[in-house]
Amino acid sequence: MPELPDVQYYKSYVDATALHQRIDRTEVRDSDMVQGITARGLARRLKGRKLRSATRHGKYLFLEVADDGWLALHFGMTGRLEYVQDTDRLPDHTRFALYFHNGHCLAFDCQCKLGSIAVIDDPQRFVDDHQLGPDALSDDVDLATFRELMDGRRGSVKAALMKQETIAGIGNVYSDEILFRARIRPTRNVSQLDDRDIRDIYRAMRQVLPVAAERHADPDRMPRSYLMPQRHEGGHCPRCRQGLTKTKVSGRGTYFCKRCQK
DNA sequence: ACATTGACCTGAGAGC
DNA sequence: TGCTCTCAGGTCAATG
Repeated sequence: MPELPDVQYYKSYVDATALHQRIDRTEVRDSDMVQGITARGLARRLKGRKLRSATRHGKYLFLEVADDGWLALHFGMTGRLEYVQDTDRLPDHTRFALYFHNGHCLAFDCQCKLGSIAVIDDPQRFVDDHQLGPDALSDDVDLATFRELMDGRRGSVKAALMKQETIAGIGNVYSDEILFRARIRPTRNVSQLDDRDIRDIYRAMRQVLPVAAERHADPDRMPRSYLMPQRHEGGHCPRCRQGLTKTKVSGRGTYFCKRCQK
């Protein structure tokens, strides 16, 4: 579930909490979520240091370790961060934790273990190595660039939006939200879209993602005009009130309004 | 070369 | 009550 807006919120959360706190110790509770380094190696690298900054690309959060590389966090489906004061009460599925000198703790909780933590040298190189497309909110992605990214693709528009190599940050939930706002059916083939459709999708994307991030990516906080609060069995279109249709696109549960999305 | 499908993971909820 | 089944979805490997 953590897509761009969720991870953007985690970035602002880390900015406001764990940044600039000295790390006393680390705890790896689940070693298979830590990639490319042992628990002991990680502990040695982080002990006594501070997190200097946080950046994001797509669904990845990068934490700069003062003078010693970066942590690359991916949240999979269920990953989340929690900064807790009572270190005896970490979240139930804490896989990794940083204990700070101030007595607080940053816990990486991930029920389904689909997330990951890696130590890397440089975020830009990581992005290149993983062949991630430009971040969906990057200044580099203007309408013309977005057209180029979509150009020549086959398959559904939903699959195209979710493909991280094309454009990074959009997953199942927000592809539905963007296409709802653009009034385009997720099943539509990219090759069938005209210039105006692409423009509408671009505008919807640049509208939806920041608003969702501001609202902590919480469905209950979304504007009533958004699909997300209704994105469940029996949900209704916030525009025309008709019952939403649920189907599968690209193997993922997909919600849309038959009347509003053509 | 590109698109699609299944596996991985775990807990929640449904159905019997 | 308690068991089994299905589903959720990000990514990657395998298949089309």
